[in-house]
Amino acid sequence: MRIGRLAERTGVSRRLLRYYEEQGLITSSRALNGYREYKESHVDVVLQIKGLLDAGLPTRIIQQLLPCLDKPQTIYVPNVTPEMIVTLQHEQARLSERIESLTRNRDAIADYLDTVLSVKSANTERRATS
Amino acid sequence: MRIGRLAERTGVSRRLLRYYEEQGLITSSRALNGYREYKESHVDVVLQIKGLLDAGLPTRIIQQLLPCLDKPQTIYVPNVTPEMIVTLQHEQARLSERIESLTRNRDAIADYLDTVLSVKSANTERRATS
DNA sequence: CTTGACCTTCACATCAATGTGAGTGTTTAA
DNA sequence: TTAAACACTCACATTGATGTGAAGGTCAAG
Repeated sequence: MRIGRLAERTGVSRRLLRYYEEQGLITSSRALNGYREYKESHVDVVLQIKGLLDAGLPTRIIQQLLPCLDKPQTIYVPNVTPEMIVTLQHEQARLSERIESLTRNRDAIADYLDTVLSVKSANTERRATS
Repeated sequence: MRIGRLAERTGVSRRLLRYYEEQGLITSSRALNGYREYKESHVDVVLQIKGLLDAGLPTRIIQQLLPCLDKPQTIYVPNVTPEMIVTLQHEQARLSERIESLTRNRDAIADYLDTVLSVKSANTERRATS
């Protein structure tokens, strides 16, 4: 698969795919003519990257994360440094905080919408029965 | 309260507080000498802004959100346009997506850490009993 | 009255994530 | 065989969230 197709299937621009590669998030093999060649599995990886970026993680963290999130997970974990574990634990905590904050705010919006919409429908009913 | 104190109490730099004001996220009154003056309630607002920004929302969305998230909520909702409602519903959906993505990834990290740590402890035990 | 700790504005710097376009080569299909 | 569509690299532009520093005003304490 070439870059255009991958872009099409992931909704990530060619430019960004090259950027991700530059940032070490994905790799590609090259055809004889120099064109990037991707495998089917790249689709999922790119979607995952997209999700993480969209969730607000910077590329340098994603870069550390990716090898760990890769399924199928090798049970035999070779080169995991203690610093890496600390980093992951730290990032896990940050994710939890983020999730909490987002959830709080989403719920607040939900409450607000509930209120607004119920008032609106009450008005509609009042108009209908007047 | 002046800007330095607010910065200190929220963990948000003076520079950013001014930036938030410039972006219309907060307001301040001015003392005779031109210094910004904040009320106690600004602490919570700033923390909320910080949370939303940290969650990846851009200031222009936060600006729309803030009046709605404001507690105590006026039950009497005056100037809420249909577009506003649509924006909020849209943003609510985006928040949910984000939350989902973050949760998925956090759990993946958790799984990974579990695996790694259990292998590590198994090794430790093995060493201890050999 | 001076020094230090505040505050002001203004402006330039940076970093990450993107867009855009130029200049050039390659593949595909009419 | 030529045009359209795609690829390549390189490079400059932009936007958003920040940092940093300059040049200057205010104020409290020694």
